[in-house]
Amino acid sequence: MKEEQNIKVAVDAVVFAYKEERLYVLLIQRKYGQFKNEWALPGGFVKTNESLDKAVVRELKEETGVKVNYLEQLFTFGEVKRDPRQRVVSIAYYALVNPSKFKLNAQTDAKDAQWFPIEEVPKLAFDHKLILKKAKERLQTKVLYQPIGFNLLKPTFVFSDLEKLYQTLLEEKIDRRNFRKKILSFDILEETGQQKKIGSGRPAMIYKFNKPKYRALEKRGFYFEIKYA
Amino acid sequence: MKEEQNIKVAVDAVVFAYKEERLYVLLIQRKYGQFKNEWALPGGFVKTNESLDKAVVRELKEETGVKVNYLEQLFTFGEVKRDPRQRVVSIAYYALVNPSKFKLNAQTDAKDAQWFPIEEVPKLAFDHKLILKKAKERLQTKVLYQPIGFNLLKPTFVFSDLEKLYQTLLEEKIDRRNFRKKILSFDILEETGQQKKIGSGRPAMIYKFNKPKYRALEKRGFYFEIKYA
DNA sequence: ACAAAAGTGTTTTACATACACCCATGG
DNA sequence: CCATGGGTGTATGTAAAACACTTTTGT
Repeated sequence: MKEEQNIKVAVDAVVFAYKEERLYVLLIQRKYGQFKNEWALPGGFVKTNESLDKAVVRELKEETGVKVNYLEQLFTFGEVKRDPRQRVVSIAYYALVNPSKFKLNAQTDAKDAQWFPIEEVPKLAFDHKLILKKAKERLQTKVLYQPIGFNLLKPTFVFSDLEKLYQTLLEEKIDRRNFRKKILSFDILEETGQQKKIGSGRPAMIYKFNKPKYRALEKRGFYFEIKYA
Repeated sequence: MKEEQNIKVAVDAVVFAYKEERLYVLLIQRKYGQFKNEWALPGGFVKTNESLDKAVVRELKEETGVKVNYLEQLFTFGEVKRDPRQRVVSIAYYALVNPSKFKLNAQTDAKDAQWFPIEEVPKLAFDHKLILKKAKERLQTKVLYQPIGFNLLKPTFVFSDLEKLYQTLLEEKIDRRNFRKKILSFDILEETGQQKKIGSGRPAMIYKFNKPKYRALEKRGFYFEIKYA
């Protein structure tokens, strides 16, 4: 008299990268089945003996060859008809990678994985457009109160990189002086040497994010927070 | 050559209620099986043809007879060993109910459901303690930037009710004048008549939350936000 | 009259906002 | 010497924080 539950558990990941003032998402093209050739978020079924986090990491590696710098659970999508073939509940994650991951080395299984600028994402399978939307919203609000943006930059960077990153993420201009003042006031950046990137122009200081220091401050009740969006 | 996935999908709910300056959680006592007599969050397996939200609502009704005023997905717990019997991924929700739901009418299936003051919660089955912790944290931060606290009060209330609610939730004293000024400045409360609750003391104005007005303001880019925690 | 809770305004302080010029380098 | 991007300080406005007395009722 007991109806057996018949639901599959999957994970999907929205992986963001940033390059040259553009935000990118990682998509894969499906090879088989009903949704062949459609683009979709990387993801797949969770193994019975594998935690959700591990499943995401594994799927990302298998499907795209990418190892992420930051990973966070986003939301669980469980509408009955979200996958027309069978009932699938998907735990969605979002992830950030730094620019060193940007070129997808085709050696793995990455032939069908590609970075898409966020404004040029094609039609997506299932409810993945919705997942992507939610992930972007989360990213936009989260960078305002957690210093996760650094995961989208190289380990060392110049102030204008950080500034442009925030402008790109938030899709707004920000005041250079105020932004710098604010970030520096947190005292979570560390200086290094100098640099002369572009031919002309005054060389810029190179910084890196001092994560241990941030963690320490955080424990003492300090809050990272950027008001001007 | 394909290993079939063997994972069950469940939902669990952390239902909060508020009464007389105390925050309560709804727990059930398990009747059968290995965890008999242990207290746990209400919840259960999702049906194959039922969305996650519907599953929570159904389980709450079946197990406790309670209908919630506010429901929001919290987090999905998917560690391999969180249920020692078999692999279960649980989508946790948190919910708010107003005081009219506080007395659990035994007529339904509610004999084994009980409200516990949050500081007096007994040992809980599985990882439910962790779920509860996360839910409480979420509630504490969310009341600061969304007017969900009203779901814990009667439809009409007095200003000191709201003030005490926030003090209870945030576990801090708040300045009465500043709090009032702030809340009133949002212009989302509506007046009504008067009241003489306790024998002595000046009667207080009765307010109600003007939800449509809040929704309208929200659409125009207004943000509810309480700074002084 | 007094006890109890409701109601109210001002001053101080901190931080967000707005804004424009000089500096160091490459060509 | 000019073009390019990097670096910097100050004044104004707004909102948070701190703080105590008066009002209205019941007993």
